[in-house]
Amino acid sequence: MQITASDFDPVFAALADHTRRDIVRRAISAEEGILELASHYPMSFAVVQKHVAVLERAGLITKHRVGRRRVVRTNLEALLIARRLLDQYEALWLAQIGRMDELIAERAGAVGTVETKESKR
Amino acid sequence: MQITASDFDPVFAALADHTRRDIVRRAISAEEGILELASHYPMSFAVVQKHVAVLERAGLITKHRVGRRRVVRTNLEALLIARRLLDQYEALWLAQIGRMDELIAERAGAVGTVETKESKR
DNA sequence: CACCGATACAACGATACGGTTGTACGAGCG
DNA sequence: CGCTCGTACAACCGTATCGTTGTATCGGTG
Repeated sequence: MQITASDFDPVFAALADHTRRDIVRRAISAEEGILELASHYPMSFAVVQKHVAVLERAGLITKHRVGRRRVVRTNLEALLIARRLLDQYEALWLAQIGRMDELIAERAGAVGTVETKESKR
Repeated sequence: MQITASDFDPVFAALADHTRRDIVRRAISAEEGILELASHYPMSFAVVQKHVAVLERAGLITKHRVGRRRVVRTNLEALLIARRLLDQYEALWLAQIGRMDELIAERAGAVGTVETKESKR
């Protein structure tokens, strides 16, 4: 399954806020309603509610009715999708290191032909 | 080196843009100046320059003089720092699953396909 | 049913962001 | 030495975001 590039935007944007990351962390192990969540932060209830909405739009959390509350639960899948992208970058990096090693190995053997076409403008 | 929570903000914020992620990807394997980078995107040079500045502030890339250009190179370390945070979340998740398994084992009877609705406080 | 606990949502202001164009500077090439 | 390539940076516009307060809604509990 291929994830389109633009899907990452809201996920990383959601993670780019300290408070929202903390909500994600809490919602992994706790079962808190929004009012309970808000009690942890020095901001109004409405702001926390908005942060939760951002996280929900990004797919990082889901809300579920429990009694009269709506408990917030983080969705690991979205976190893994983000991590997979970072893994891809790391793989690219390692592949690049591999290519560099090859180049060095080639030079060690044959000093003659230089294949690196560097455009010197 | 201690990483404070607020250090993640610029990293994730920088990764929250499609173009910037692509610059990161390119700068892993290529050695391009900003003008060359800009040629890949349907926006003005100045915007790409700003994107590069955002990435540089986040520590995701570095610039190095090569000839009259400044080539952009991605800094794997920053990517790994971001990934480590996601790993921590996953670890928390797994720990939580473990705790839930314990609970289910104690109850020994409920079918696990549905979410365990509990507590009405 | 009435009330209240918990959440949703709208309006508003300050600030940041993604994009534009235009100008200025520094350093190599000819 | 001068030109121009590559980059930096400022001013500006529209829109999104983070924060506020106030009001509406929905569902349980008494």
